[in-house]
Amino acid sequence: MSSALLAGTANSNPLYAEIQQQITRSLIGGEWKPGELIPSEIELSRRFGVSKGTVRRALEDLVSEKILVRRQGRGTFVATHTRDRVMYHFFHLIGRDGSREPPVATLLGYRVIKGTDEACNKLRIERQSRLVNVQNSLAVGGKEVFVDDILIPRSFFPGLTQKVFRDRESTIYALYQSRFNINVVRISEELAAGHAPPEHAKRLAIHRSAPVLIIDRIAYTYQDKPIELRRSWVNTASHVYLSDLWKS
Amino acid sequence: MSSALLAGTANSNPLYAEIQQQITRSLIGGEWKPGELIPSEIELSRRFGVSKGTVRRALEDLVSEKILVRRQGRGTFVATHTRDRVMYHFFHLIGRDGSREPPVATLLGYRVIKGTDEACNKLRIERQSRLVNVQNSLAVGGKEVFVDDILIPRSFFPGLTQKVFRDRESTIYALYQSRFNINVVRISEELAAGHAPPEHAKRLAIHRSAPVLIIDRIAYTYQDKPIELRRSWVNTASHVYLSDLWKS
DNA sequence: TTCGATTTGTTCGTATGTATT
DNA sequence: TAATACATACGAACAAATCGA
Repeated sequence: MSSALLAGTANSNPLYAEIQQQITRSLIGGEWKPGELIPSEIELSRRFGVSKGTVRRALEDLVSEKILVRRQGRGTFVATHTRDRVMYHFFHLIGRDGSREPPVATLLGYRVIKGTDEACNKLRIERQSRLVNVQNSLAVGGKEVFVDDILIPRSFFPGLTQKVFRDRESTIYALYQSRFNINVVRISEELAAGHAPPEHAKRLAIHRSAPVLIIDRIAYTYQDKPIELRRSWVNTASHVYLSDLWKS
Repeated sequence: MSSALLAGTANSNPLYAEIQQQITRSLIGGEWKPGELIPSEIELSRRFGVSKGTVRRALEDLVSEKILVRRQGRGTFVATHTRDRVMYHFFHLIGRDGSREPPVATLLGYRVIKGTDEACNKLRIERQSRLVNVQNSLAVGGKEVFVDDILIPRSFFPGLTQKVFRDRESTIYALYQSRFNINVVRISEELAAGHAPPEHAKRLAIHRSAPVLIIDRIAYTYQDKPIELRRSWVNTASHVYLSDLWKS
């Protein structure tokens, strides 16, 4: 019991919170990678020198944040960015008829730029840092519905090239996860109405003065570290943004 | 122990889920009103014939849904629609500078109408039901930022008049709660970009062709019963909609 | 101010049920 | 069938916060 208390640097908070941080640190360190099985409750309780119940309590929060997934009879897994998960937790556009369909991306542009002060601030990185800037057009049911403009710190994505980006097998966040060990676990979005830049309006097949939904996203990885900025321009003729702070 | 199993009509689900439903039923029935203290864990465990731990488990979900609030040393309370709670869980507009300020409402219109099929469907009530329709203008910092159009089933709000509505002391949801025993516990919103009706555009001091954020809300009370429809037209020049599916 | 009663929060332990392999 | 892992349920003890005597 005392070993667990001594192991943590900080203290005076509940034991389960300390255990939770240790587990998070192991996730960051890559000890358990996405899709993998983490040790069982009993093993973890031995490792940290606490009871099974305390381990469960520590895992609960990580499960509710969708960082871990538990399956009865099988074990506890590190969540992966499957299409399903992305659709439900990181993609909020649905058809006006209620339909949910994953979008198909087309790469419009890829370049490396020097970050503006505002962008570097939001990403909590040094000014003038180099950022990768990617632009995508997203289509649902064959029709282009929105355009994305993505900014990520180049230093966190070593070896990223246009080809790597274009040849990814699944979603963008799955690419971050599988190739760069960066796990997006939460997003925060600010929405406003406005106009799309003329070139985007053209792609969306709307007039340049047509109202579009502008979404500014910050994506976070473990411990609330911002890792991606993204602005989307959405043609809401056929789709709407669903904000549902709902229970499980 | 068997008494709890016999008490519930349905079964084959976890005991804590059954207890949770019973507690919810007591909340619906008004046994414990908003702001009031509910019985302690020990009393509840005696009442339902289950262990303290099972009661805790049953309360956990209700707490995470913000239906109940627990305070160490004091007890467990039924959540009320205080300004703070409304600001964080039912009001998602923030200033572009990040400021959060509660809006000031001005009543624009109040009438009773016959519900459209679409509205009655969404409210899951009989067609042609009578609805109360309220329109408000909402200002932040003295400037009108958005206009609301509210629809609620008249039958659930007996005695509601324009005067009652206008003379309310606090928020609209606090009025529902204190006067009609209707507790809004969750909302679901769909957002799109579009134009405001000309009369609303005038109030918002924007051109009729200016893009505005259109928010369609369904508000739910216990057991996911829809109780209010609301459409808002927002001038996003100074404010944005914050969608943050964040942890506590 | 102190003290005791009450209530929730944390931690431990045990037993049994259920799903998976 | 057996072993493993999570899910549920019970109980006990102590800590921490609150409140009133």
